[in-house]
Amino acid sequence: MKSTEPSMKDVANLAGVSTATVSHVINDSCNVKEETKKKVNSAIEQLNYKVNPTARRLRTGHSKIVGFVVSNLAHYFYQEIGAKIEEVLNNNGYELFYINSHEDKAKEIQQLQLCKSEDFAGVIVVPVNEDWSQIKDILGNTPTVFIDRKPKHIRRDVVLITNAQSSFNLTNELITRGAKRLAFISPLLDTTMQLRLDGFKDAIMQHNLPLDEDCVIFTNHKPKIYTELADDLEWEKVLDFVINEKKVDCIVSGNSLFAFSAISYFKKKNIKLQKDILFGTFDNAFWMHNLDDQLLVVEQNTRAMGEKAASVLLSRLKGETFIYDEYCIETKLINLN
Amino acid sequence: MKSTEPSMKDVANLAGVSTATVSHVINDSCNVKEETKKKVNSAIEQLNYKVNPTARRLRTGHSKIVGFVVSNLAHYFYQEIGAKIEEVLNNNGYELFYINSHEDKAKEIQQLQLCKSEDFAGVIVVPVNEDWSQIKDILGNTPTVFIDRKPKHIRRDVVLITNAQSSFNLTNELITRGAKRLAFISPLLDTTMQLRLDGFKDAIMQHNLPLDEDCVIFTNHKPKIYTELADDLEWEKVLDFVINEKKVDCIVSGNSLFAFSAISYFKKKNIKLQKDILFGTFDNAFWMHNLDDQLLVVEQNTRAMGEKAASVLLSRLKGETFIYDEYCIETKLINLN
DNA sequence: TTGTATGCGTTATCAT
DNA sequence: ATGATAACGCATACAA
Repeated sequence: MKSTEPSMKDVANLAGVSTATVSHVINDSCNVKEETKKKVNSAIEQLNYKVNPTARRLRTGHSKIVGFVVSNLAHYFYQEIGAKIEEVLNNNGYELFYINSHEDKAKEIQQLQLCKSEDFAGVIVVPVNEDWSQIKDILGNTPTVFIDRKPKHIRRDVVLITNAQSSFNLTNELITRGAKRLAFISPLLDTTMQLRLDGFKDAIMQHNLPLDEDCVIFTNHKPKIYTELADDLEWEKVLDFVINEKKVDCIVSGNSLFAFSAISYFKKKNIKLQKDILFGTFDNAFWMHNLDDQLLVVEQNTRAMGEKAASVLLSRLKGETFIYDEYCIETKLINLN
Repeated sequence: MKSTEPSMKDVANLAGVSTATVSHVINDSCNVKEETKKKVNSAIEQLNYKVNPTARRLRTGHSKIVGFVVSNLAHYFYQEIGAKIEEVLNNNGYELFYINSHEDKAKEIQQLQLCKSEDFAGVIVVPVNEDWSQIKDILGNTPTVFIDRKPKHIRRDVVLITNAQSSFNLTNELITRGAKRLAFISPLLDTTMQLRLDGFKDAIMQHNLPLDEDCVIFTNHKPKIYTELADDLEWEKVLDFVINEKKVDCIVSGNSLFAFSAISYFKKKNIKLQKDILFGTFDNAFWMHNLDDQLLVVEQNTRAMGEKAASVLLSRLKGETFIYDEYCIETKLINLN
């Protein structure tokens, strides 16, 4: 058991050619005679030679690795997106490493620096930082695609859903079902959530319903693991407030994390969804399917999102040039249970 | 905007020393005069110099990166473990990359080769392959810790839960509650599941209850995303069989993936858990907390598991030598809802 | 068509 | 205490 891997030199020696020729065979960067090609390939096989990606990277300055830097990897939604991204990238010779920024701005910056210094071919980012004026230089010209959130002060490809429109549709449906006094609640307010809020407000306005700004609530809840979201005291206070004091008859939830807390609250208080209170939320999360409650949800097409992000990145990796654009994926309004 | 990063040579030039000295300052591998150290450090600051990990890796043969190769990254359970691993490793100067093997044996092998060729400092693996006789050479002497599953034909550190004991306790409790005819059901049968099955059988034997081998069922279900697990036809057949034909009064579920399908089934058939049928399962999954059903679950201490895996790996990374051992983390039997 | 030679940015050996 | 230099494994410009 030798501890060191065979190098190109070993292959060259065995095949009786120079390392340059071996390199040319591997990358077919030159016309190599069929016969020598055979010799080299058989030597490669015989030694079980693998190119050393570190050396190659040092020389060329780039790798075949893409980083998927995610604000919260535990969010199942991103797993679905990631699986699709990985599939597309794998089919094109790239590997995907998942990196969890844990909704931590400083950590995200550090991880992006790592992606850069590791010469990743490109990155797909669910950004935590909103303002990228200070950050954009970190990645230099590393191809970058944002997904799910659009940061400010940087122009890159972005894959989103039709946030405002979807939120409008959701709210509109709830109003059609009789909602008169609506609340919009979500954890942190980012650009995506702002768009959802816009759609929410538009729908209310167009139905000439009152908009109570006190019922638009964002906490700056640090992301917790789901198991801590149930019985969350902060959310309880918020929900007590809008339901008992503000007497809302409908709650629109900005994402499935809040939805989880809210459903936990409703269960504890024995409030029946859609009967005692109207409720709609973003995300068609898997765990909603086993609930007894009826749910109205905005289903995001995670496969389409992942597919789009990966294919745009691939185009960039190939060196194609085209305007940085915003790709919006359609959603579907769905009744569960 | 220069496109190339400053190198050690730039720092050396600015500080008026040689690259060797700069290297010595950075790694304090030599006694460097305090004064020159100052000069070098200020040059580093001035140029915003960062060492190139690729070059360092090529030279030294190892990096500060650990790979967490997971059989199914979408499984929330592994996210909790991973978060703890990451915390411990970060505190010791290592970065964690998550890699999803998607329960695909060939893919896992390829990814392990990648970890090796990328000179990862070490890896923590939830293994998909059971037989490592052919695989163990891939990682060479890269420190490796297995978690959650113990592969065969390789001796390494392994972090598990007390599988057999926990399963015994779970089954025992269900029998105490009146179970007479029990089924054990799970997706794929791996070494971990075998231990859980052992505990299940032990409990049944010791209570002198009949053990019907037809009611021990493993399918070779490929892992699906959760959203596909509800309304899963294969599971429906299995459950119809044990309930209607075998007339079992109790089902023990090997993990939360099957539990999800089973609960979906019970809901559809309007079967009330613990009333119409006794039900216990491994995993205290977050989504169980919002169900109306009462659940008896084996809670795995994910933080302890992650903590142990990371700290053992760190010891290996430091070069400590000690026997490859099996670390078993205690579980807790819990009533939900 | 193939080989020679150089450099990518480090670290490490050996002088000085 | 510091510097010159070789080597890590590969890709490439250029020569042959």
